Amino acid sequence: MGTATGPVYLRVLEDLRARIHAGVLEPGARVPSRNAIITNYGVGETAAKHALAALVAEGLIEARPGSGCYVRGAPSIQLLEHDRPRSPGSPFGVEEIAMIATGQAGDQVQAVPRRLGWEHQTERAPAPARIAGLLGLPRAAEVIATRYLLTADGKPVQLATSYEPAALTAGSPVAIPEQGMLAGRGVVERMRSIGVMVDEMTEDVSVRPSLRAEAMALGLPPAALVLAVERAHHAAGRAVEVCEVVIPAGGVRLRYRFPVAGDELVTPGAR
Amino acid sequence: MGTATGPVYLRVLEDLRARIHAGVLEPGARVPSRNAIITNYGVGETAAKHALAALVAEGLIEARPGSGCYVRGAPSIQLLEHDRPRSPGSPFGVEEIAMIATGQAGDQVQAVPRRLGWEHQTERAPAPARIAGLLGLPRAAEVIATRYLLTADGKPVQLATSYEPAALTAGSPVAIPEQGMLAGRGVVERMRSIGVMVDEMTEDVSVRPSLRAEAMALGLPPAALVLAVERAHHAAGRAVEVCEVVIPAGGVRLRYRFPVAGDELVTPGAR
DNA sequence: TCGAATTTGTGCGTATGTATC
DNA sequence: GGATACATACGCACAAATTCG
Repeated sequence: MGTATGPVYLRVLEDLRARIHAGVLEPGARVPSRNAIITNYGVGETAAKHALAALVAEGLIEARPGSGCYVRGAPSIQLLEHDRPRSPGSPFGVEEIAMIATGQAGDQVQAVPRRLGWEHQTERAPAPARIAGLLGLPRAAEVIATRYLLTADGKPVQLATSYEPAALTAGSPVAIPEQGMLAGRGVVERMRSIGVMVDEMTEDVSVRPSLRAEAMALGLPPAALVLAVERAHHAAGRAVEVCEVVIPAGGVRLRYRFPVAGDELVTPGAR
Repeated sequence: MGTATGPVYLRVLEDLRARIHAGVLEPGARVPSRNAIITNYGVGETAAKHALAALVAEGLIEARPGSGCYVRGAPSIQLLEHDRPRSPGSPFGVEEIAMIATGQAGDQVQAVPRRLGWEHQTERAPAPARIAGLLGLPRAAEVIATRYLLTADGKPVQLATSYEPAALTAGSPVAIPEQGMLAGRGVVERMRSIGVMVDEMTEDVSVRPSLRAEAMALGLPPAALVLAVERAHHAAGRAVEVCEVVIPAGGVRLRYRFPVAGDELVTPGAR
């Protein structure tokens, strides 16, 4: 009856968290097992389980069945450099995930090289209802859908699907995003080459559990949390491309960078 | 035993989720209780508990002890308009959270008026270690810390703490962020008034469970997930302000908006 | 007004499957 | 093969809050 300290599992959780942040448990170190927690803290199995599950959920530790739980320190915190507007062809651009955070609790962020790669695959298909709505298309209008799987050091780190109205690019040299002269050059440049001037990009960031297929592709446990980023390119008020990006939420940092004009305060449409 | 269909709780979870998304269970409707799930789905208590906990974690339902679980529909999805760079005094700006998403699965986003408000409170104190590191200050250097609590329709929706080096603004008319001529005018403008030219702003978005104090202030269950946004204003490569923003992750969408220049591709340091 | 039923939150123990070492 | 550890599952118990007769 831990009345004074509240829920029992919170006591365990916060102690372990503190020890990780303080560096007592270094990255890669093994976290006390369930049984160890039970005996050391004098709690039941439920509390031990709950505490470990919470640490896994927040990406601080990684559970390896049959082995144990290990602190996911430095290498786990990915820093997706989100520099705009030079977005290459792949949804988030490979250069943009070239930086990995290092150091404890975000004290100092250092760049760490990683071997990056991506696969992609384009198909023409009827737009899902939600996508059609976002693109302002009639139901079941056709879109060019391109799926991306980005990897860092061979491990999948990001899933993305880009949608463009098929009618928009049909017959042009840039009908297929990752083919031709402008392959990998980004939506803005490709659209401009066919006379579509992108003037705004928006991104909506939200958190949700992964769908089964997503968890599978990303090598995550069934309902692991992901950051869902919905990116849209607009031209003259109309969305001309929509991209859904899915990133494991555990220990990831999405970085946005904004230049600030020195002499004027607001420059939204400085074109 | 449930080998063919995978984990048992997933079957319950996905069925309930589907019924909510399909609108069978409308916002405000009561979700089957633990016992109801046990009998209806023919599962054990653990699975029922697990499924409900997962739905709570993803913000789809809200659990009221002693009463039941209820669908958190449209009003739960907040859309924090994150327009830059015209950030007013309050960390995220009141105008910037003036839009609330409505409609089911994000199909169409509509503005809904809400009564907004905020409290703030400034103090001078030694910088926490992490903040000192981010600001490039020696350990325990003094900072001006301003805490904000933003509310929408009376309910807390956002927690933020802004830190500025005390030495930077000491003696100036803008030493206290929310006082004087430039109160509520934003970091960029205030800094400029004392000759500090902010040229870059960065935001790091990550997900983590709420700390106890945060959960308390935001009226959340103990370890509910939050979006942690770490905003920093830079001048000549040095951070001059750091702000930690905490937002309940359940059903929230952070919106970032980027203007795209029409004629040149990259303008990172256009100063 | 009171008390009983319901429901969630938290806790306990135990069993089985499976992956690792 | 055996020991260990996690994932999932079962069941039961109790406190606190809510609901309702």
